[in-house]
Amino acid sequence: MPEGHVIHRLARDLNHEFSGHCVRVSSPQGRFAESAALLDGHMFNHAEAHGKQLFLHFDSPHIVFIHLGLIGKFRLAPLAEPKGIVRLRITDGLVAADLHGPQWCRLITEHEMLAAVDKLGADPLRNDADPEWLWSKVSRSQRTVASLLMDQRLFAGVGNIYRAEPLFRLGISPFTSGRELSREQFDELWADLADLMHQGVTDGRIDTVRPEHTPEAMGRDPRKDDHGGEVYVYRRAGLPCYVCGTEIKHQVMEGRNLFWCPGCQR
DNA sequence: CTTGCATGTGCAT
DNA sequence: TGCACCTGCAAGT
Repeated sequence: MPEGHVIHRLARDLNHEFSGHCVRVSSPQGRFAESAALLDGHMFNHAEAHGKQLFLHFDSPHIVFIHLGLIGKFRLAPLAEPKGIVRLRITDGLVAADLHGPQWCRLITEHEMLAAVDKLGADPLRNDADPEWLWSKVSRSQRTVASLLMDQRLFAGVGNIYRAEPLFRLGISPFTSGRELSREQFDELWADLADLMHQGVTDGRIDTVRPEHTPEAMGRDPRKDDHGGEVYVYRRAGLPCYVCGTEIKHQVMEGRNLFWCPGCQR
């Protein structure tokens, strides 16, 4: 269930556990066995996230390139027998990181990594992101902002929740085109993405509801649809907006369900 | 038990 | 535009 915050959190956790240590690398499932053998016993140097992509550096020219996709999981837990189908396992003897169902897991070179990163846009979770470059692209586009937000060549790491929630929080219609977006709106959007995604890395869940709209503040029940946090519009189609009471709408855009409040986002 | 859906992407049509 | 990938969870039977 990974947007960029999950990948950055993973990189942080992997570094904390393995960085500077020799590790065992294996593929219990077998599909990554030959590659794992090339790294087995090597020192784990560091992990790094760019958008939704995860790169693992060892004391080796081979870099592990992982993308979890929609259903992939990469979990750290005390060393035990693998549960289910494990494509890749990294362990220091105390903790095992097990990779399940990834979209991609393969070895690449430094050169290939640079090429992969070069295709990505600005990642709100990275210090080296360039919002000026992003503004130059967005402000010239006729595509809707909700479409632009899902484009990894522009906004790296943003997924379906992080496109819907900041637009709601800023009162921006998802159908606003890039060139219609004001510089002020773009700056607010970039800042809100960075704030929410950094919070997501810290918390391990996505919470976007402001203090004045929390269940406690408004005397309503916490939502039942548990995808990890409290949100305004994501997966709330047909339900009343917490702020204005208008029914939340949804429609498919860029192949994914877009959610918004027609009352708050004009 | 079965079915459907999900925070994603690439490829075939 | 649709589907394949492939896992986990919740809801329905």
